[in-house]
Amino acid sequence: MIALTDLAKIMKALSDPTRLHIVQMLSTSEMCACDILESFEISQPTLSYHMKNLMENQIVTGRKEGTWMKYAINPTVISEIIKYFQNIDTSEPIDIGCVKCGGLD
Amino acid sequence: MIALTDLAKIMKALSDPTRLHIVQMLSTSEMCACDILESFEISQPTLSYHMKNLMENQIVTGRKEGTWMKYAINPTVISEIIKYFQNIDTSEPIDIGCVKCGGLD
DNA sequence: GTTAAATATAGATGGTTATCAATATAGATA
DNA sequence: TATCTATATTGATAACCATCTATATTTAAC
Repeated sequence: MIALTDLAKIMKALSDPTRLHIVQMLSTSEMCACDILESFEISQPTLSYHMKNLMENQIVTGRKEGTWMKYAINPTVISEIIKYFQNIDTSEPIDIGCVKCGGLD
Repeated sequence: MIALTDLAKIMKALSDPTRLHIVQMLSTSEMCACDILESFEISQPTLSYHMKNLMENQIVTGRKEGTWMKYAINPTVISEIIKYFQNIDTSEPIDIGCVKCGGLD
């Protein structure tokens, strides 16, 4: 199971609307930076900053092809996210009680 | 399907390690603020700030019971998160091409 | 080797966030 | 009513983040 601190970093990476949108775009195909850039109203350095962030958090992979940078989703991380939340979703409630205010009631 | 901007806000709420930990704790049972507080090295106002954030983003629900505040997970949001990432995970790659740099490879 | 194109890095900046101490509010009980 | 307990709000602050412009790097083509 992925560590909580790692997942928090991944969540932070995905908390920016631009980055989340990029991930969604990459879910259907590998894309080069120049094509991604055209979908947004941001500068080239800003996109580069976002892609670096996504790569540092293992959310996307990048490979150089000539002068182009081709980005793709890392499906492993997406699976880890799904697994983590499935685990939360299926956790059976346990009445662990409360020192001061009693159990679940 | 949940809107991208809404999901980004939820991701942001879950990007803080403390809040993510709280969500994990709540996955097994409803808890009062005082009990949650004991698990962390943060002040009471800071916890209150985090719980407000989680509630505003529909990630947890809160109900007052006397002076205590009892928090619980909102399973609907967790399901939405899972659904969103499952959709990304299962997206079939399509060669949409690239104006400047050609197809997928 | 110069030039052009794609991407990355550096530096600056306004906005946001997590945190705390201090205080306020609300509810229970003596 | 006075007081204690649990939680919320306020105000301040240091750290972080997304963005830009300007510049550097890398690669291909001429």
